[in-house]
Amino acid sequence: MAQEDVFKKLVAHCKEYGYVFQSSEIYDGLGAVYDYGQYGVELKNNIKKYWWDSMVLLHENVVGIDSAIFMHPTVWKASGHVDAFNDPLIDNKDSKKRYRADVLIEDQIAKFEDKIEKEVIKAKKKFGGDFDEEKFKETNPRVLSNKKKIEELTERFSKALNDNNLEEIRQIIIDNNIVCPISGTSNWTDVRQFNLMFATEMGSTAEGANTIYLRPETAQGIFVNYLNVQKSGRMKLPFGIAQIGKAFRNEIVARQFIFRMREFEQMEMQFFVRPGSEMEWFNKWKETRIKWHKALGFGEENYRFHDHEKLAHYANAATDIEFRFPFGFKEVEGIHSRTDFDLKQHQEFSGKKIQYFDPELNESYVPYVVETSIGVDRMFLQVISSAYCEEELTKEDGSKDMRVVLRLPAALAPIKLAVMPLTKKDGLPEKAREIIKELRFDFNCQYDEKDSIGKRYRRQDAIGTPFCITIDHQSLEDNTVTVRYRDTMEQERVSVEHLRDVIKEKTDMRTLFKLLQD
RNA sequence: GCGAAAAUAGCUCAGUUGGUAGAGCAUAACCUUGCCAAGGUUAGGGUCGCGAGUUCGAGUCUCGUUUUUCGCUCCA
Repeated sequence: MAQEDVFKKLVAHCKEYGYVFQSSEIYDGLGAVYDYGQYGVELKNNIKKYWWDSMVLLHENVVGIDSAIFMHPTVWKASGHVDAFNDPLIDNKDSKKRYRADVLIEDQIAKFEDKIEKEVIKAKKKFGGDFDEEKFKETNPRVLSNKKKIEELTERFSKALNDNNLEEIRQIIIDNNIVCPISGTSNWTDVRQFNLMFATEMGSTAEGANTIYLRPETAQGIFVNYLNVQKSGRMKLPFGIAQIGKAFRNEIVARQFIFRMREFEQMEMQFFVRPGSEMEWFNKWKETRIKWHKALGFGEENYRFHDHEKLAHYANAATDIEFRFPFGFKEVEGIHSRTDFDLKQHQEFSGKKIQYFDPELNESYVPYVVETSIGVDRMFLQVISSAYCEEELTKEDGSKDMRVVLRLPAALAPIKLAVMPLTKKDGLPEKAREIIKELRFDFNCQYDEKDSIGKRYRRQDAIGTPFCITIDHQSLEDNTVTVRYRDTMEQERVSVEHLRDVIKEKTDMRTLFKLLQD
């Protein structure tokens, strides 16, 4: 089956079984916004707990906060989001294609570089072994002219970017005869800029109102609270602050189900370190984080690191953890060495000293930051797309049958067990209710007596319930029940007293945490 | 946002040259069976995405609009 078909089925399954619904569906929906249903919210909460506990419980030098979505507008000036968090876009009127204006210009620069490279290769062939590349580059007139073009273009381009001069960017494109690769024409529209931040107003009167942004990332809430946490928690470097929360980006194109949404949730941890030690911690967190992913058992071959060649303005090292989704390898988590950029910016814009006195060095400095940032919704998609499985079964009479099963890690499954009487009479339902009454404090349980037992098992398979407890006539005699396992479909007879321990052992998040330890 | 395609019951779909909507599955109740999905009876559920236009009459033709899917682009 084609990968896209699997993905389509997964989306349909998420809707049919109460995992994910489109937002405001009865009003035709709202673009790129989704709601989590009755099982979705449980799975999402379990994912968040797995992350939170692995950060805050397992690391004594990591603490959590929960900062507000609204922040002082200057925060976003300091972080660079107001100025840099938008893309200059330009359309070609003939081909109707849209491009990022800055990318078009960068491609043009790359073309000049290619020309130089070609000259060098040509000369190498001509002169053979005793060819002096450096000298050639400094003397050849064609190379020199291209070099000059690159210098001029780069200078003009970076000035236009700095001034946020959109007309000048368009003029650069026209002056350099940059054409659309599809239509081959330079019939361009104006350059337009879309700010990706949602804005609203705070304050009751129009003249007294401030423009407030919905945060496009949770990290800044951590940076502005660095001093509060460090002082009130008597934290010593190195230490980390973790946070889970919603963030908002007004994406021009947002698609691929919950992979890219306008309202999404992040799990971020900013780790503050002594300058100079950041690469050591960057590598350490890389290792810690990939372990966290692999502990879920979705297959080592489905993960890879993607190191960034081009770094954001605030970073000196960056990598992504990518996972093989049904639509290819895509980023789930980012690990960035953000230097002291953010804290320094806030120090400058707020006028408050944001420093750490290091008793070992006997000096004060602005800490460096290593960030791990993962999307909850992407993680959700990773879990559910790995779990989704259409399994072919052979019946006793030899005929083929299909079952859809969500092989969720037991610790993350929304419903841990279903309790079902084999028949609706002879006191079996009462016995089943009795068992649920005992277990509901420890596990999310579900009761089902409708339809044949086989059908009920399949229903639980579809929502990923790892265990089904069945009460039969023997249960009334010797107080034992059968436990049916989702993945193997095998059954085991267990006495009711041991039920709690058996399920607990298999659904406890501790089994995952043990894999994380060194 | 631009280009292409699609939209009929909760789901999958049928619906003839325009003549007032149908199936299977699912859901609910009752009966029957009882360890791996589809036994029987009955019931509920649709102003055919939305809004105009053409027509005596539109699920069907025309235009607009919304949403979804796929490309361009970006990212957690």
